Amino acid sequence: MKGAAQLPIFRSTSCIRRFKSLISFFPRNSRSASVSFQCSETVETIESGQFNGVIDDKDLLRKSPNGNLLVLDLIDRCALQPDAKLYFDLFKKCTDQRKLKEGRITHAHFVASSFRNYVVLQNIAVNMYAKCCDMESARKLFDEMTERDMVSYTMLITGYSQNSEFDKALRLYVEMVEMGLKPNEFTFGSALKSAGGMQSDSMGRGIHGVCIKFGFEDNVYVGSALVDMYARCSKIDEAKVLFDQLKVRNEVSWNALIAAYAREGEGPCSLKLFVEMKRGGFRPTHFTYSSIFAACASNGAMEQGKWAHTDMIKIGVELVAFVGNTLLDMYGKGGSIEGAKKVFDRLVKKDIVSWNSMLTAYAQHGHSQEAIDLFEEMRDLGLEPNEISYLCVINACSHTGLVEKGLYYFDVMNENKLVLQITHYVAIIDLLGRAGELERAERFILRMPIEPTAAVWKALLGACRVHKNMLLGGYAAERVFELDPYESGPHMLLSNIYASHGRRDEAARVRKIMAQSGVKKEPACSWVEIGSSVHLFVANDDTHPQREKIRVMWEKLREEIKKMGYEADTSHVLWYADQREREERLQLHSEKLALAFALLNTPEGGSVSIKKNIRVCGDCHNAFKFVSKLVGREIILRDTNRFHHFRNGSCSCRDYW
DNA sequence: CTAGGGTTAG
Repeated sequence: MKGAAQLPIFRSTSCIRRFKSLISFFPRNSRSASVSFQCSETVETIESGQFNGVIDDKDLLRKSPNGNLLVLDLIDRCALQPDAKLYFDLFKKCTDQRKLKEGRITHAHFVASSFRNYVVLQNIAVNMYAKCCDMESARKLFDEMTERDMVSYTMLITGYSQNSEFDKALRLYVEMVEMGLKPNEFTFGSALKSAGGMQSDSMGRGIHGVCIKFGFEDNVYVGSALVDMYARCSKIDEAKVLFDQLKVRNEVSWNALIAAYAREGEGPCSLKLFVEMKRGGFRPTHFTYSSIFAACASNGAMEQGKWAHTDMIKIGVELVAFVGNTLLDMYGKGGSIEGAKKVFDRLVKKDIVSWNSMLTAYAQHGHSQEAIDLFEEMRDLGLEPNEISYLCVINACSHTGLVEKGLYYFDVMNENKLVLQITHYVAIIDLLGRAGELERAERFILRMPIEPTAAVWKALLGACRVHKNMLLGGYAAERVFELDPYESGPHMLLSNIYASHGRRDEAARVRKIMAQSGVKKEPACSWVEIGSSVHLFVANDDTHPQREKIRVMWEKLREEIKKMGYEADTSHVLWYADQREREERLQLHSEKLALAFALLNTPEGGSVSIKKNIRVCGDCHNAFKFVSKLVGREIILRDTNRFHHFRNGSCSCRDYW
């Protein structure tokens, strides 16, 4: 490197050091002086444009004014011979930084070089395209290779699996095995991921067999991938057996199983494994906590969720978006909008999902204005709201009857070249329908540019029920039956509408059709979390150990709220001709039982939290308002649609839901 | 040169 010091462009010793990567591209036996002379001239020319005189590793992808890569430009203009390491470094850098354009430039240069037939470099190029999500180029390059080794196949298989093209990945895997190439742990990892992605357990089992045959069954990577594969193929018990038999486990193996239980709604299993994982000396990661929070959110297990949150802080896992978003969602779904906001504000870095999750939380809690403000803040910050953001803000408007505002956002979205999906139309029907603008909603459906689905008519039907419109409701219900005959919801809604008009004969007829067609109604239930256990109630429940106390409690409450003006609204009970019996049935709705239970088993004065798997009935909603005033406690009720915060005789939804 | 696990909406 003696000649390097003579280079005019090397202005300081630190520059010399940083230029080493470039210098190393010079042919070993070239005379430094002449090379450097030519080179400096070129560089100075470039320098007058943009170049500040430094190329080091982090500047490797620096562009020259003509749009090419500076390093390659220098080499061309100086007629230098680059070595293989340059292409290696460039491809790798493009891969790491997902720079497709720069990768293409490098590839073009590489093809013209004397290394163009080096399999290793070709493999790296395939990988570069795959990581940059350009599978077509990766494939093309792969097909053009005169010689392909096991790594070439693995790179492409991995590329397909990471780009969710599982069928192509598997086909290539089969081809590779049939050709007699021996897969390694990398190949098996990606092939298994693909089998899991396609939920093809037959394929997965086949790969599993080949893993054993080639002796990879004890590899941690392969083992974790196997656990994940079986879990995704709905063979979670087999996944567990396999996990238990693993010779070597790491965090990923644990995470795969914890996540699987969380997906299946087996929250308690996730938590149990989480505890075992820690006891076994494994450090939980973002992935682990993310799964745990998701499990707690869907189970309504807030106490455990909070405990896990504390634990995460103790362990020192940073609140990055991926885990933070799930945590935010958990607080939102668990009824704590304050908790959700706190997480949102503390996120180290927010991504689009963070914003959308916060919007969702506001919408679910009926905080429309906050949702709108947040959405506007997002736009002010120059963040591009996506389809889901719009859906969230429209839903938020819908929850408090901000009809025009919601329609405004629908139009804005249309103008912003975002694709209006069917869910957006449903949201608008919901918006109009809840506000009682049924005809407008119907007209909106008829003018839709895409074919209305069952969900669209269902939204209208729901609105017809709330606003007791039998004629339009009947029409909407017919459309739903046509499009989605196996769902119980519309039948129930329709019979409810008939019943609320006193047409019990019609209501009974719908019930009969339902029974004949084998449509099953999911039983309504409510649940309450006390400490770490969840207590579930269904209507007319007489199985709970405290059933007598609960019944007595509710009778007491009922007497008191009657004095305050509560009157049973029996239009929600359908099948009992006798008025008195109808009233009694109503008193045994699952949410009322859950409320009585919750009041009995939680500290005086504190708030109680109840969750329900369908929307709250009108009578219960009314009764809850009275009870909140009577006992002087806040009652938080989550139904499938939103949160109701009952406080001092009124509800946060302002009776709009 | 290559690998496995996680989030929002409906």
